[in-house]
Amino acid sequence: MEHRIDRIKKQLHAQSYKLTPQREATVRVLLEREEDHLSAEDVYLLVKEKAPEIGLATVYRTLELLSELKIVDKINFGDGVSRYDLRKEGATHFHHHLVCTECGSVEEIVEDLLEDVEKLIQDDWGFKVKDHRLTFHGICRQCQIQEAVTT
Amino acid sequence: MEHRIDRIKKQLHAQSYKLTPQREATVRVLLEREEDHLSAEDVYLLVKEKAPEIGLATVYRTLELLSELKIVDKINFGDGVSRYDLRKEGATHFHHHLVCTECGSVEEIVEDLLEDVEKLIQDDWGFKVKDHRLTFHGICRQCQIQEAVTT
DNA sequence: CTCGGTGCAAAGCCTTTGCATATGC
DNA sequence: GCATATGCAAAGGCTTTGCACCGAG
Repeated sequence: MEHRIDRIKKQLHAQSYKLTPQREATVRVLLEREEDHLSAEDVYLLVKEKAPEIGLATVYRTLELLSELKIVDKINFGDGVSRYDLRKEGATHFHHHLVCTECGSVEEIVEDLLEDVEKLIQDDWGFKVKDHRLTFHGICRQCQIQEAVTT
Repeated sequence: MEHRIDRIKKQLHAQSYKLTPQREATVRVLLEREEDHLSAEDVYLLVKEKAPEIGLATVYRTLELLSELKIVDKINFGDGVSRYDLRKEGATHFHHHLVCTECGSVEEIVEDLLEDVEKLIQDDWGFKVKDHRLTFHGICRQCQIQEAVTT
């Protein structure tokens, strides 16, 4: 974990930004809750536990900054709230998501899966792909089991 | 076009909703601008041209309704505005988008492309896919040409 | 007459911004 | 000391809601 903080610190310094205590606290929360897809408000509340004096605006500004530096990805599942997701170390692509329409759970898929499709897009549409967002909506394994039991 | 209006009328009636003049005007705008990705405000302004008395709230309510009935898809390209896109007739899947980060243009891809990937998701993750959202971010053909010229 | 639909304005959210203060180099 | 970063509160932008009125069956 310290290693990753260090890396981020360097990334910030490279653009002459500072890793202030508030920013570090925010990054730590993101690291601890890497599997989740926290909203700005979620992050704020969690950071507040360790650094009660932090303001919501700072969290927004920090998340915006991290987003610009491609350290986190800003995603939107259509519920009107932005969520922030730490990029996997060394990942060139954004990972995909499985959103369950029954229980709202979000699963991550790290595998690329889109290599062939991207090649097609480049070749057939002449569109130079830089990044992508792929989300599947459906019913997760758990809810399928539930359904089978209840029915 | 009248044919499609009729179909939508039936879909509404089937759920005991009415195709009021306001709703019809809204649907007509969506049909006329099928290639675009209009925001609620865009739709509102266009509808207002033919039916000046309409209110923005009604447009929102209509779009919400059409969205629930799966007649339109609500999408979000991350700019904080919802956009509304008519489903292609008989389409079971949402189509994909190529968003150019240079000029902001949005191209549509009707081809499925994800059959194999969806099969994998079902088989390997046990997730029953109902729908998907796929957006590529990158540089469109036009902007690539521009770049080549300017450089 | 009844109930869904509409228009308007007000309220609600999430997010951004202005500004004075505090902090790090 | 100076520029950057922060906190707070206010402002902003998009969307939803409350409420009285309207209109079709």
